[in-house]
Amino acid sequence: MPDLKIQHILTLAELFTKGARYNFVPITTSSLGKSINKSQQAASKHLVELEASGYVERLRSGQRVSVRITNKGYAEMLKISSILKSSLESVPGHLEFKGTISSGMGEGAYYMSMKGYTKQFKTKLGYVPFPGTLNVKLKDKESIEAKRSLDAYPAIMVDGFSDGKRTYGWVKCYPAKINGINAALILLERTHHDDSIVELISEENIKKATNLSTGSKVTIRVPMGTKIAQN
Amino acid sequence: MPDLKIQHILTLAELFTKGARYNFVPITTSSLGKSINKSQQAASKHLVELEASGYVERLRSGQRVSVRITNKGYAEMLKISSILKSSLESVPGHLEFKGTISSGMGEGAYYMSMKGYTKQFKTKLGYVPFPGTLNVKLKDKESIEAKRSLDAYPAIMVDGFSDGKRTYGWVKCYPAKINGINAALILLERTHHDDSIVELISEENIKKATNLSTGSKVTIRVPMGTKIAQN
DNA sequence: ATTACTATCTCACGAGTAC
DNA sequence: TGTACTCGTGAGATAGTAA
Repeated sequence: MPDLKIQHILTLAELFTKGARYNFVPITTSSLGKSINKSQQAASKHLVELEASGYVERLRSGQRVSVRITNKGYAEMLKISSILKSSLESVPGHLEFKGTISSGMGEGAYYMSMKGYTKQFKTKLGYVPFPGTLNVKLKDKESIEAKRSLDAYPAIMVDGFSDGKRTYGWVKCYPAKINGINAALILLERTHHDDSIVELISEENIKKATNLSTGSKVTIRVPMGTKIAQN
Repeated sequence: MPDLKIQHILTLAELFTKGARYNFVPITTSSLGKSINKSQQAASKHLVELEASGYVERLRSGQRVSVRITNKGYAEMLKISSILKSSLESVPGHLEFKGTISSGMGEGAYYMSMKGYTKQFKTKLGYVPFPGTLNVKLKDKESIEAKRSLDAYPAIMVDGFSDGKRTYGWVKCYPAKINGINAALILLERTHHDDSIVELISEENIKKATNLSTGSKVTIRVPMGTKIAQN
């Protein structure tokens, strides 16, 4: 049995909205054509083909034609509709980064331990992070691209501050899991890293907790809201 | 801006299920082709065209290609999906019959008043019908066809019985509204009517309640469940 | 193994038109 | 007014193939 042709989908949908599920509804091919942005001839052909394949039934009274959708037609539309729907819902809901643990948990430690930051971490993240950041070197283009698009998504904003001598930039925090451990991926206003490095903070010492060391492969997942942003 | 071509819908859907909403996912055109029941070349062309129209982005690392769906692509898919979904939900949910009141409320009265029936009407419909049936002559093919398909839908079954002398056939009742008045359309096992006549019973005297007389136009609606039956 | 070009073919669509 | 035929055009698919 030939499947429902894809170009017939909108025609069938239009018939549904016209109420043709149970009742035969009178319809002209020219109005149908307009509804689907095709010609009268195309609409006519669609109906002929849909009938031939058993997706609709037609009834003629002289010039008047009424159309009803069969159960087969209903089932087929339901199938297509749920394929689309479930594909849209199958969104994994997270951005994924793959990389390896790089160099030191050192440089960031000093800044991240400053009171101006830790106070905010406590209230906004719910914890004061372990002193030190974990640097992960992203190894593929996909992950680097993912980091770029991260910017556009809503984050927990830790504001910058001044200690009188100098100012410290803001920190965007994205709750994340790294190899299953809760953490936060952070984007810094002032960073000395290039796009291929991401930094993470966590309540615990991630290296110890996961038994990982420099060079180990890690996967970071940042759950996404249903928000639309980016490009 | 050119709308999403319908032949690209399934390709996009496939990309969604592969998780390409947020992340760039690696994919080969031949596997994609298989998934959409098209050739490798067709899949390749789809990706090229989808990218050109801004529905996806691609990332190449040598031969490896990764694909991500843009917000524009997501929005477009959402649009299509909801068009289909809402068209399926716009089912009016009733079979409609148009016709005129015909001849007598007489013939049926005797049978419908028999205890073997009235007892069942009371328990199954919740009332004992006014003695007499209302006959409606269906005037268009659509309504006659609707009557035929009614058979396939679930009904309230009033069983036949015997009074010792003879047997009386079953009666299928379909709760209905006739010009807004609650009634039941009935199909009789043994009827002397042709397909163009439907009979109705009601707790009240329909003619009086609606101020209708022989020849008046009426509209009967029989609400449908979400059941699939018929052809 | 890939992607994606060119050529070819098929078929969806619209124009014209019969009824 | 209608529907739906034939026919020409071009979009979309596949085959073959280069890189």
